[in-house]
Amino acid sequence: MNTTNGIKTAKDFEGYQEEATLKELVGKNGDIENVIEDSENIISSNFLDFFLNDEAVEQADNECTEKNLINMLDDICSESPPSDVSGTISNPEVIKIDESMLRENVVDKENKDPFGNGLGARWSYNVASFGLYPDQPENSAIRAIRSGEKKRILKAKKPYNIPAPVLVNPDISSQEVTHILDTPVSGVINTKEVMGDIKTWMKKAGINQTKFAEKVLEKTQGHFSVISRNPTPWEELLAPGKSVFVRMYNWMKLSEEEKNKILSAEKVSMKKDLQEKEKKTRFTFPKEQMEVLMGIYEVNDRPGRELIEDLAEKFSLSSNQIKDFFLNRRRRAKKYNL
DNA sequence: TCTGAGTCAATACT
DNA sequence: AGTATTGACTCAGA
Repeated sequence: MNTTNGIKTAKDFEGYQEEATLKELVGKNGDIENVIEDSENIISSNFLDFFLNDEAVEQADNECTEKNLINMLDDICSESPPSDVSGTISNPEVIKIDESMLRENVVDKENKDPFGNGLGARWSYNVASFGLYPDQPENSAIRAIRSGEKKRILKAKKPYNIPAPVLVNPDISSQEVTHILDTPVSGVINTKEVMGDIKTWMKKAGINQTKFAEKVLEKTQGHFSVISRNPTPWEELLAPGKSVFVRMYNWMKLSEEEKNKILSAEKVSMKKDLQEKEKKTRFTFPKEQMEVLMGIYEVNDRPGRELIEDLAEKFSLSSNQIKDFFLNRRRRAKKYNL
């Protein structure tokens, strides 16, 4: 699993990670394909049950109202752990599965791994241990939810260069470079094709993402990585998004010599080494919070103010953090068709 | 004031 | 070391 936020990548579906464990469980005569299929059914049906108790579902008849979700949140946050548990937590290397769960396609949702995350793969944000595992160690992130503990955001100082590139190569001025790369393109750019060309060229030229993104696009490596994975169609891009592809399109028109000039041009930071900026640490939702957020997202990807406030309070986070979660989630789910 | 798109930039993952 | 992920910030538009 290479993500914690439910965005699944190809590897999540390959089944490679849990295969060994499953094979051990079912034995060499077991049909691993069926086991995996069964387990996925278990997971998808029971996951939501946890978030919508039967009564609520009957009453609301699939209508997942904010009220229901808020009540559910209250239940979850006040629930004490049951005593009989066979599940285990997050480390995919040590997944344990109750074999009967797999064979009978039934889970005792009272006290068995209700998300089926014992299998690890279906929900990439791993095991749901919220209020379920009495053996949870004292320092479990569960406590962050129950006791309203807030994850501390530590700050540190670190030299920081503001990316304000200035080309100093005498042969080619920054204006010229900008002019060449930002020359508007008439018509439509095939973004996928351009990205494919760029990646091919990068490989051949031995240029990595960081260098290309910073020197040519004046963007960050991370951003390049994102847009390269699944290029947005030209018509759907806004002006800033288009300009990045214009640069790549124009880049491919340059001769290797011109490219090299630009790539080898030194960059100077405008504000020099005076820069010392606070380095933030990136907050990460504890997995239990992620479970709840994703559970809610599954039934309501657009929570209203009340739910958001409620979540923020229970998680001891700001409502902006909750809002951002759903915002980013919706956007990325749409982007990657999840 | 709320959203989505574009990004940044820390940091998780390979 | 290079790439992917993702919380949060910025800007426009409604």
